Amino acid sequence: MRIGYPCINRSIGCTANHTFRLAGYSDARLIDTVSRNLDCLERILDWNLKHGLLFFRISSDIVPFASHPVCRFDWAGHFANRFASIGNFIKKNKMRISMHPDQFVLINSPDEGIVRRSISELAYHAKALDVMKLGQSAKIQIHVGGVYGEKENAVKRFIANYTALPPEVIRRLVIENDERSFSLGDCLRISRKTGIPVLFDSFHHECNNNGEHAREALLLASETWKKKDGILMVDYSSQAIGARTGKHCESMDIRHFKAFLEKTRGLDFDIMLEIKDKEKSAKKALGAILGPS
DNA sequence: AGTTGTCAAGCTAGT
DNA sequence: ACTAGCTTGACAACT
Repeated sequence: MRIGYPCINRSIGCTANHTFRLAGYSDARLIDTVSRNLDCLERILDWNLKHGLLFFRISSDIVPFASHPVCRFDWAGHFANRFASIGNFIKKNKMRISMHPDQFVLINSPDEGIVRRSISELAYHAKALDVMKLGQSAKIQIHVGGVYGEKENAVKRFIANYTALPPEVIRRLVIENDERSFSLGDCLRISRKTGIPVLFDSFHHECNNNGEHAREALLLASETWKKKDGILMVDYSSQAIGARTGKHCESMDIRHFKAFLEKTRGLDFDIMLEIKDKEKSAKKALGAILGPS
């Protein structure tokens, strides 16, 4: 089991998700920004290794505007050596990597333009992982998408559009159960028809489920991951107290986390802590796993 | 230097 | 009708 956190480290004073305004786009600006992002990504991964955190989600902003028509620059070629060097570090230290395209990526939209832009964005994510020369266990996670008032048709569109995706995207794409529209059960049905692995989000499952207990749910999701996909990825969080349902907590509720570990004892998976204070909670989680409980 | 409005892209539920 | 929330606020203009 590897422990990780998404995108940002608040301890080391740099971030790997610098961007800029579209209106100010230039190749020079892009090169400068990506260069800074890669510098910081190296520092974050180095910090993570020293702290025993071997799972990390790389920000979608690592190459800003990469899928936008304005960007015709060959960033993958220009930075090939740097990406490969980071990839080597990841592989050498047996780290796990994920990426999570943002909410605008919807391959089941009835709007063809949205689908087209989503595919471009997915292709960019796949290319970033490819140019790092990472294996198929480095994943790109998305939600199934919108319901559009007709859930079954929304699922059918997902399956049809998924099947037509380029192979370099298919080999990395996984779906994640969400907190209101597509439950774990919905994702598993889609997986049976497509073979797509299902990433288990424990918090979303608490909000939206079909009665499966955590252990059972986790086992069902695990079965959708083939050997070449690596072990199951899990997103973990818990409800922010007093906030509306679905809001992630600011800091880890260690009792809730220990209860989750207890329920899933003996199962192997990599766990991503979607908690606002990032590496701080990841270290607490590591303590809970390694230390006496 | 610090503050604040804005930024490529969408959907849903709550108010 | 509007907004918070979503994997993550950061940028840049203005005071």
